[in-house]
Amino acid sequence: MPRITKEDKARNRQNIVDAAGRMFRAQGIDAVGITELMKEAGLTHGGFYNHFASKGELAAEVCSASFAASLGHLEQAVAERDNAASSPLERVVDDYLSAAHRDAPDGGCPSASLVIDAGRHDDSIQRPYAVGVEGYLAGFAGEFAREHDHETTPQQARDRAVLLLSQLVGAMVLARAVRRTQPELSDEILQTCRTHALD
Amino acid sequence: MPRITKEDKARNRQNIVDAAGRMFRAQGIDAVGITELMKEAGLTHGGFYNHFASKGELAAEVCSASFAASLGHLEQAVAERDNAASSPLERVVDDYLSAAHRDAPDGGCPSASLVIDAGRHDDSIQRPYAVGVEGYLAGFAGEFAREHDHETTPQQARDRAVLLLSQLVGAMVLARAVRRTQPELSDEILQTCRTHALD
DNA sequence: TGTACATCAGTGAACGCGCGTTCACTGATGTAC
DNA sequence: TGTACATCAGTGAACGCGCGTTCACTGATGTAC
Repeated sequence: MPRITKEDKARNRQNIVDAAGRMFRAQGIDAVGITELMKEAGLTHGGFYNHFASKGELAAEVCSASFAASLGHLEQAVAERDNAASSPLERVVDDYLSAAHRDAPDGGCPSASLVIDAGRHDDSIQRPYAVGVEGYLAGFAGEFAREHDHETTPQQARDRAVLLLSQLVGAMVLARAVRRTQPELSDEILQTCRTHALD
Repeated sequence: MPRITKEDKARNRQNIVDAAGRMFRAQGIDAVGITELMKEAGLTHGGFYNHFASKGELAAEVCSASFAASLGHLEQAVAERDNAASSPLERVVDDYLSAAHRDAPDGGCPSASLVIDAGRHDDSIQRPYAVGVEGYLAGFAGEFAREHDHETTPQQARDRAVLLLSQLVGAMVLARAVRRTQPELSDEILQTCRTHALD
């Protein structure tokens, strides 16, 4: 059957990145094998190395791509500022700390789903992770500065961004960690933090 | 050389649990092999199953034991209440969000170091994890109730406990995740949250 | 208390398995003329 | 535009490796008399 057109190759590569984006976030990088990953992308395992030099190289790209997609959602909320009753940050918090986000880590925020992987793997993964975190902080700080206008110094906006991201990530990983055996506790964590995250 | 005395067997078992407590928290459960674990405990791998039916059974016990030790630290801070200038919760926050705790996960809070493992493994691990989290929340809530005395309802104390634990865990996992490639960001996260966690 | 024997913790080779990665092969695509 | 050939993406068997777990063996401990 092969050889394939350039367009097909590019599409296959994108399918691998997309599948890995979902699977790495849902199961963790180490828990996903090349064989099942390629199967999910509609291919067989041997072809993996036509696209990536190693699994780690893919993981680094996936980390960047996942953050880019997530930050896109944030920017979208900001862009829709004037159309909605609640502020962008309020909507971001509500979406972030929703049961839907908890139960679908495969499409969710990589700050939460890859946070342990970033700490334990190569710098080649930790670096794009840290860049993504900075992106979130910059986005949040910008919103804090805008919402509170002249009352808030840049330093205060930055501090609030750090506090908010820590709160969101902590609540999400905890809610996921107890979801199956203590669903009420999991819900409580989300709800309490949703209510008070912007206090 | 074997057979060994009962006391030696008990000591060996404890050595395995202790070694696993350190290694699982530092590297994650899946990243630690039975062979290196037993080596760290001063034994060879074959004897593992004289003590535990499976790796998962050990992991569940280790999770409980790590929480018990960590909660002991919390209770100790509470017991020393009257001897110190700062309140127990202030001291807990300062210790929790210290660079020392970030850099030594092997002896630190399992809420943070096992949070992803709990979400991804068996219920046999998730259950003791959730119990441990409840223990932390109860301890924090008790302190909030005590510090603010009659001004705080039990529900408010509980909410504050949930917010505080989420904040602590989120800040710690994020600080660890970016520690190597962005040490200033890692320090900033700890310091900002240390300053404002009890606001 | 002393002796004879059963127990069983530790050892290390071996099991099957899945991992990341490599490789010979296929055949349609891309390209040079 | 048409033809001849080189390229190379996909396939699936195979590589070495480390994993969790099992097992036959050893010999000091624990126990029954």
